Amino acid sequence: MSKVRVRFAPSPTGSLHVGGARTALYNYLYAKKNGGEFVLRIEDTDEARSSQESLRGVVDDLVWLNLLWDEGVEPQTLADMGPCAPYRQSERQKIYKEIAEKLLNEGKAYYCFMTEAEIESQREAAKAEGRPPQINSPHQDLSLAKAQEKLSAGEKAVVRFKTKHLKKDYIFTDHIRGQVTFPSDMVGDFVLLRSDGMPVYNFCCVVDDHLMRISHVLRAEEHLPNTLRQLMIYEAMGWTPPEFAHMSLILDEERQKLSKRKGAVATGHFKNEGYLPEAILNFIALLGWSHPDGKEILTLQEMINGFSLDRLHTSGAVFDRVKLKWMNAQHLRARDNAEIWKLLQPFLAREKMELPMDPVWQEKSVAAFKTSMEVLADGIELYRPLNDKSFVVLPEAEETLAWEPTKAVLVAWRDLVAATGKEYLSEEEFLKIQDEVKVKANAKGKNLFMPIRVAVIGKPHGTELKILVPLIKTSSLVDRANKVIAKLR
RNA sequence: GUUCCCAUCGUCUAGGGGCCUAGGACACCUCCCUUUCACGGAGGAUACAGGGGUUCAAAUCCCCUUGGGAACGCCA
Repeated sequence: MSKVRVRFAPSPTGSLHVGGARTALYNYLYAKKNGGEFVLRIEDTDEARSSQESLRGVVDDLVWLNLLWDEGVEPQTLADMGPCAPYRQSERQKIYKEIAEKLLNEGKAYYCFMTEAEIESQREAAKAEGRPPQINSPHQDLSLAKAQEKLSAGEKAVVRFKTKHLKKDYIFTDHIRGQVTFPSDMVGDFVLLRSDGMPVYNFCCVVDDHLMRISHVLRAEEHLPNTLRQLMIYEAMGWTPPEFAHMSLILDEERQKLSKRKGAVATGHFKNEGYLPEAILNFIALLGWSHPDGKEILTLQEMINGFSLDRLHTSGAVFDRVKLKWMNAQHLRARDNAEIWKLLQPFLAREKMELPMDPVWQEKSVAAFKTSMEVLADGIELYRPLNDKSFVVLPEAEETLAWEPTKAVLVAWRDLVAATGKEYLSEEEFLKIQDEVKVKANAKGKNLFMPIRVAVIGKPHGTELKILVPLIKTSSLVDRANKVIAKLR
């Protein structure tokens, strides 16, 4: 058994989306589990849609996810890295051309001069008759010499693979689906090289998988029908095909293939919302795979240890954003407070909050808020009350302010806080003051707590006061109380 | 239309002939904790698409039906 070599082969035509991320993850897990190598190949043969910016984005997303590859493009410079370079298909044209010529010379492929209009009318005719929309090229038996004449006369042609003579079933064993059978007439003569000489996916995929010695092709189910074409090319070239495993699709709420058109599915979107890479990885791993021990919250290493192809599911999985959020909360709690504080910064910066620089205060605040945060962006609303500039009395506080004992509570609260002369109150000091307010203002229960909360955060519901108060300077607490008292006419 | 793939709670899944009156997780409901909101804890409701076989025994194997999905590009 040769060495395990797998690849993730994105086309840089947009940002990495969660489906691609999962394909990358499974390939990565399989490689790591089996001591193999993980190759990143760039499928950028569609010049119109591919861009350097997209490549940059895809690479950055993979790095962010911590799915690092052994060969491909170097993450920083995007320069080639590894023995099978180049890894960008756009730079491998010579290779594809040579192989196409070999097939041409052996009569296994031919130049096809059909125009777009001719192709279109054949397709429509086929559709009208209920046949699969395959094309039947009038040039399939044109001699190579004749074709070359036309070419040198300036005519444009694609290179098509000849399928008519391959009358048999193609059978292969898929590691996830078992034996899969395709009749050869399922496909028509397909294009290998475009008229501008650029290769087409099914062709360069085979050439590169072979040349890069890929042992296992793990890809999404949408490629299952492509396997037939690819098998035909392997056969024509006399190459041994790799092992295949086609994994189920990720579906949207309508049970359709998850697509950019419906909601945000880009990895970068989740990053911006404050999802942790390990949570994304954990969540997508469980979309079509399960850990042998049934464990759900997993580290990357645990996923590697428990990974095997036979635990991959055959049917599609709906992407449940609610569960993803829950999972993110779980991973968030597993992080250090200091770490979370750091991660929170870009989010708090969006709101230009001015919060204390003291690391002790910072970690204390994270400890206080950790369990009420599902995504980092939740930190914005959590920290807002701690930021003096954004203290406002919200409309939802109206009812509390109208209560009869409220004024006495607020005044007692303000005076007792001011009297301490401390910079910050400890939890114990706060509780003591609270008891004193209770006596002084003769208020208890929500008549006591809600007015104080309004005087602290501007609304009657929120985080526990004993957690919040020690995070706010007493001078600020007094200011805030005064603002609320002023509203009482 | 044609071909291929798929089918367990609303969702992700466990299960691979007897351990299944089907287990876990998210969500939902109830209660407890909490003088708020959350967190946490304890319970609850909810699924083997339908029909035929095979078998002493079927969620599990086979067939059909139905339903869903994907692919049929000079996209990948």
